Amino acid sequence: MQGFNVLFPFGFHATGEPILGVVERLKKGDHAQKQVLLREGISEQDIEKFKDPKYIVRFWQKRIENDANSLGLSVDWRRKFTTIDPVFNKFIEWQYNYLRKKGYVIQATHPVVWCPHCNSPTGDHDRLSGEGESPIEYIVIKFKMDDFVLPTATLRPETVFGVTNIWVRPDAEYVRAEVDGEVWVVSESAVEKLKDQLHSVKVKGKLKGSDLIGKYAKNPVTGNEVIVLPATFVDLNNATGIVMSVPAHAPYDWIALNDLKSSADASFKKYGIKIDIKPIKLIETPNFDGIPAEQACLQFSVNSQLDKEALEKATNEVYKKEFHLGVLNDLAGKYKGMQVSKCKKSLSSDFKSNGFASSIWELTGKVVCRCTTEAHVKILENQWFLKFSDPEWKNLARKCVDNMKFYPDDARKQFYEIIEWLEDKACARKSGLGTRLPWDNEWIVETLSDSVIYMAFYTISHFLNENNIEPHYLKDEVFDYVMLGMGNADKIASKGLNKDLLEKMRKEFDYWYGQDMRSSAKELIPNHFTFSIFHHVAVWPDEPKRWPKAYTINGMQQMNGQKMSKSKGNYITIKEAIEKYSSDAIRITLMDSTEGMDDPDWTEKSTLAWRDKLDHIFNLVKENYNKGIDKTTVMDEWLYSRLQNHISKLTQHLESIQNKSAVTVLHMILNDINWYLRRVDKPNKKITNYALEVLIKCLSPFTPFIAEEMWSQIGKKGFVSISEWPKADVSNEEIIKLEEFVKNLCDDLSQVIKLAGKKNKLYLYVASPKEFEHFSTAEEFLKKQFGFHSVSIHLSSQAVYDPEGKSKRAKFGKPGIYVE
RNA sequence: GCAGGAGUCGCCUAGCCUGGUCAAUGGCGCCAGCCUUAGGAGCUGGUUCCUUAGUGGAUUCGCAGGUUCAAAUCCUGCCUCCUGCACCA
Repeated sequence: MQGFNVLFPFGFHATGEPILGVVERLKKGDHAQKQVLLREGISEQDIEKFKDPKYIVRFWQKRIENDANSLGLSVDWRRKFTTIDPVFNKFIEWQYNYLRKKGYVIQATHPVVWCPHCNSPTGDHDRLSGEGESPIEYIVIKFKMDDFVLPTATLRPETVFGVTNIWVRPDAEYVRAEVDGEVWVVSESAVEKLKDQLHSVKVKGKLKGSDLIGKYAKNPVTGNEVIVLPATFVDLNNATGIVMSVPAHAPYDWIALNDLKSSADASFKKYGIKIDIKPIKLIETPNFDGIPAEQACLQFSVNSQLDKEALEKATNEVYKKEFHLGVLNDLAGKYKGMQVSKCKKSLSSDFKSNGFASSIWELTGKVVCRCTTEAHVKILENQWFLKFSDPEWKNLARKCVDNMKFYPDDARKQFYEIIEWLEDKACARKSGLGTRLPWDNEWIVETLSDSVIYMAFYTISHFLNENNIEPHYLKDEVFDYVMLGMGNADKIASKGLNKDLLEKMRKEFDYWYGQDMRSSAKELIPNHFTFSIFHHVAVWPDEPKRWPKAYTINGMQQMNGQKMSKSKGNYITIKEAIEKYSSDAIRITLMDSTEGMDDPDWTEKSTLAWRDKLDHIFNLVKENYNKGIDKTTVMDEWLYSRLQNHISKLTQHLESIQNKSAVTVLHMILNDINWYLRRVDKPNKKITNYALEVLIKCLSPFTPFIAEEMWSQIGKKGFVSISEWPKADVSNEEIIKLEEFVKNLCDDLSQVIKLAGKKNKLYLYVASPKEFEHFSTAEEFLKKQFGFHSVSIHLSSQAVYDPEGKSKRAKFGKPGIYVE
């Protein structure tokens, strides 16, 4: 309507596991899955066809297309495609070959939460329990004994300088195993973990924890010999099942030692060892003047190692304080004087490179896979990653954000933040639908990674569709040419893709790309939205005009104050909603619900109210168009002026995606037209028609169907949706002001009448000739409105009849009022 | 826990960046009146409290403080809610 060519395409993302999941569940005869399809109106017979993933894609594609059309979206369907179309796969292959050439796709080794039964990573949503738990690295300090190593696992390697002893579970069975060429003693459960974490592990034999007690092991860092002691708190399922004891800084160790000293552990007596161990303090923290672990145990009333809850709290307290505020003391050798938070990393890697330490990955909490198997951490080798950690790449992404517009702009901060913390991201999986990595066929490009520059594909997809281009003609050089302007069309042209078509595609791409606006929900900010920025700047680093220009970000649609969810049943399909309320009513209700990133709430009540209101507008147009007379009054100019202001506001709101504010302006247009019709004796035909036409045009983006109907009813040719958008003209602010006075007068009058009762005569005393002139135009209106027999207006300075001296109250904009 | 956002007069929302013109925008709902002697339609007014011939005043913008002549708007702390936290779409 503003004269721009607009490309509004629509495609279908089918990549990933969900579709295959449906197929698999149907094949297994899953009842719930069948019910979902039945509720969608699919017949029992047709459900059979859903065992073919391609059919599922086609089915929903059709359904969604129909929905989009019913909603009145003006989509260019010639360009549609799905992400499992072979031609699209060629595009993704090009994208990834290209990114790899640039060094943005790398191979790396990475810990993941792993289900040994399913033989695959266990994502958050794939878990029976343990949502949010993630891999964490324990440093394994290798304490040496005569013929084997005691690998103690710790999250606080810096405390190795204060180790006084080692803990094992006396009642437990441990195994002796050859790990990376050394003999380790570890818990049985550690064996599988180590195997999955790139260690070579060969089990040699077993031994009881009690066999180790009383023996000495050498601290590889300090060279001190420390004794092995029994403790019940040691968790065999955690890490190696062997723990180093730092009683000064670990409440668990401190209390366990205490338990032993007080001989609370009766079973210990049989070893006949004398405990003469003093905590060794190696971290100085302002909060703790004595032994930190002891202080924390007192503070949280820890009485024995059985007080798990209190111990957790105490441990947390010490860990946090010491991590942030603690400084290592003289005992820490070269790390003396360093803050714990600062030296932790370098200290760990030093220990590893010196051969003092290794590591084992654990989960931050128990995770159970949907298949009911307990998961552990596996280090996956040679996975393909997008190198989002690359500082140059991050810089380009920041530059893109600098130049973008965000609606609302609050989101911008978040984008910078995400770019900051984003690390390398796995971009391929071994299962699901999608595009195979061209250089490594086992891997399929993961779903968030094939949906980031696909918008560029829209610029040429209709050519591919219309000409039935076979995928094998879409070599990388073709996309290099079309998307990047590289190479020579003569040379690239082939039997299946001639030069003419190549040039057309390049031209079309060049004309349309980059995208002016992308719109989606706020939960996509940390992934899709940001990834899309990264990919654009990577593919077109020297062409900022191809980068995303604006993002519109909305909240999550709520329904009647609640999140829509299938399980709760509080959802409605687009099809159902349109049938029940009409497309227009739904559209304008959604536009009216909220703007910005808050969650908009859709209610049936407001939809019905809007439906009635649209009916009313329809009648208003029908009853008033072409009905006025030719005589003009000052009110014509008033209405014209008001409309100019509304047009300019409405346009501004729409341009900055403030839809709710825009709807508010619609209300105002409507109110003003109503006021005008009431205020004037006979409406002027020209201005009334103009106002109604403006109303229809302004309504058109919100409610296209009824707008087109009204447009045709008033005898216009063609579509209102492609008619010219009204342009705001100059407005007469003085008249607007003066008429505002009349409205205020009406308010005052109704007050006065309420208090004084109904009267027959009205006297007004106005302060200026301008007002006198304008109020005079309202005489008939005031009579009609309030039932006065006579209305007389005087300049306050020339009041001829003024029994209560009301003329003195006259102010500019506020006449003195006397009724009798 | 970390990061970002939000809490406004029955409900939903505007305003907050750039303090005063804010008892605070618009809609919905509700109440009264009008019209129509069919209306769930439409129109007009009201919708924190007190007071009043159109006025004046009191108390309000999550809670508690602070800055200022002046705060919904700025600052501090707290509470509550939303979103995301990665191999998942």
